[in-house]
Amino acid sequence: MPELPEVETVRQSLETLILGSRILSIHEITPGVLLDWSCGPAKGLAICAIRRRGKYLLMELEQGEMLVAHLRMTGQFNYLEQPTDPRKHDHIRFDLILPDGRSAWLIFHDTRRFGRIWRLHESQLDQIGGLASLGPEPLDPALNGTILQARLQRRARTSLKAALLDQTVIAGLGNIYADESLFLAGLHPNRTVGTLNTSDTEKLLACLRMVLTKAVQARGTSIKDYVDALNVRGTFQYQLQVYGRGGLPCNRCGRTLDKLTVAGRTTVCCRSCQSMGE
DNA sequence: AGACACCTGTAT
DNA sequence: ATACAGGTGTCT
Repeated sequence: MPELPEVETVRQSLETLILGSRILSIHEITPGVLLDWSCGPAKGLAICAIRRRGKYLLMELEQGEMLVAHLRMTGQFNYLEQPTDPRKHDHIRFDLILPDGRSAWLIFHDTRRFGRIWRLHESQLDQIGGLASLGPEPLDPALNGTILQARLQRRARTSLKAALLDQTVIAGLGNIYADESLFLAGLHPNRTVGTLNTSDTEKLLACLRMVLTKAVQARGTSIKDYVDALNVRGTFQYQLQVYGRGGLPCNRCGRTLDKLTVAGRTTVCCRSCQSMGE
């Protein structure tokens, strides 16, 4: 489910709701979802910062303690001010004391149970392999076409789609935003990375940033499950150009959009608007 | 690079 | 009954 814009939206909603709160207790409803690697306390510690890196959410607590979450396909955080009976697929409950003294619950809910939460000390962050090996943030101003070109060319023989989905090349893209960005850039998902020159890569980076920025502004794409911490859906699904539109007419040229499998994922593109190069 | 595994729900 | 879904870790 969640890619960079959805995780960023969850981050923003959590920041508004629980920044500065103290963790009273953590309840493990379903075993195995919370990986507790820390030797230190969590009880009583305040949440000092809520950050995002790629599709990971990082909550910094006092004393260098942390909570890191990956929502994978169907994970959600639900913020509740009133105690409620546990629902199906509620896996972890964080009991919080808000800065004003009121209490609240933060529940990690995940239908498919692919999501994970780690409790660890900041010194252990490099033990989360997927986090340690992330490529650059697409919206980081320090990233430029030259850097992205170099990173992409480590995968010169693969498809553009596979390279964009590879979190070690660039962080945060998933199936929706890879397809949307390639459409905007006019590049075919099956095109070989090695055929891109620096100016192609600069255009691709600009398109990635355009799509991601608009999606963050729309508070993400809600196809089915995705909601923020207050159960609010995003609206970027109304701006999608290709994702989920296989067999429908291209919004740019009118030709029927192709539905392919690329890098093991359903991929939608326009053979007229997206160039294979040569 | 590709296949499969991990899960459950929904659509066909 | 089968296929598929916004992700990624591990094994060929």
